[in-house]
Amino acid sequence: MVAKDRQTEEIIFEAATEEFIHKGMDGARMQEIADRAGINKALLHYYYRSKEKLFNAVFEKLSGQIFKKFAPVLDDNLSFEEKIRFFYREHLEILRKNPRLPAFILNEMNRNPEWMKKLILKIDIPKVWERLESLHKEDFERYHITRDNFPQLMTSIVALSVFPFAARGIFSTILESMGYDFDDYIEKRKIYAADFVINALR
Amino acid sequence: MVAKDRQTEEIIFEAATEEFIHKGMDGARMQEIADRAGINKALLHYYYRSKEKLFNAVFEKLSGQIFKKFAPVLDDNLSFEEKIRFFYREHLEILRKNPRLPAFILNEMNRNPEWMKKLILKIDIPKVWERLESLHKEDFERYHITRDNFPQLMTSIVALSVFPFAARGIFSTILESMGYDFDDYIEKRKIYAADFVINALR
DNA sequence: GTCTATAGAAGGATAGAC
DNA sequence: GTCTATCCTTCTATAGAC
Repeated sequence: MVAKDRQTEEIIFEAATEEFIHKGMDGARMQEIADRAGINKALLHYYYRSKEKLFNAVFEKLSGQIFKKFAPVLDDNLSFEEKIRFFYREHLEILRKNPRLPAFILNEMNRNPEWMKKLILKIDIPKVWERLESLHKEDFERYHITRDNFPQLMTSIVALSVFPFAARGIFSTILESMGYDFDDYIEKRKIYAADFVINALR
Repeated sequence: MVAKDRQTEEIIFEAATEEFIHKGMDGARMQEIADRAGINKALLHYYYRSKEKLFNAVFEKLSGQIFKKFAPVLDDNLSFEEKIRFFYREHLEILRKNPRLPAFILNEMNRNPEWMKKLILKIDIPKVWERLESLHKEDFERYHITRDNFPQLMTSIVALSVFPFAARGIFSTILESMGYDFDDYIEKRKIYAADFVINALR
């Protein structure tokens, strides 16, 4: 029965992920999760004691997913330009496959700021700056990237890939009204955003 | 008593705005709105028949606020560069005064896509493109702005100002861990973002 | 482990007095 | 117009049979 247990737990987890990502913690309903999973409410509580705990499990998994993908940027021995191109290619692709992730994360972080603070502070941000600065000393000098304007640059880079998904409801409507398609737009954006940033820097 | 009525209705509206902007439609509580307004729940229903209607009133007002400010960009006889600088100066200032607005709007649009679609489609987007294209023919040629990459550019411009607020919970934590302040960051961003875009274009 | 049935709490809405 | 009291629905959570 161990195999069965595992399976049910996973089915519940996936159903919960769907529901939470669509409706958020406040809008999600245990009944709906049970329906999606093809079981009944009581079983949800058997595996995860409460809605809160179930939500936490889902959130932990999803938020991990989004941050994990930033790591290669610190390691690979690519030039700074190549890293920017690499970032948009990979990151936009992940988001294309999980288009609701950004809106979900931003939502829930808004709902529970304290809780998120802990998550962010696991990363030693000043260390990240030092590491990048030493890795790309010449590039940073050439592009006038300093400790002071580093946050401006980083938030700009992230904004260009994440925001279209956070505002997908608006943007895809606008794109369609001009006769374009959101997925095409994202595909082209892998190049456009990289060029945009690199041009902006020089 | 007319003056009193008006006053109460406004007090309720403001209390509701606070509550909805913090918790969203799903998370907001009528009791909490009543408490904030210093009245009781029954009175909420007297003025606004339901939570739904009260929310709609608030949302209509707030969403209007955000879109209204895009208008001058079409009219003023500034150069394209000047418009970009103007946009970031004005728009970031509005957002600085209403930092929760972006997250709120994005949230609720995610919750009710249909409803938002109607709002967006009031704007004749292809007309906006035509208008800007004819206003800035030489600039658009010089900067290689075409109908096809126009959405890429526009979404990028908006992303750079709106996203820091949408992700404020994350960004302000990161900034603080480096010893910087969110409001300073926004103040500098009025210039940084404008330079960023203008450099990116040429 | 999984189900049915139901407890128990919360929250939106309304009746009716003043 | 404003309040108190209460209804009614919805939702989370648990008890208990199988």
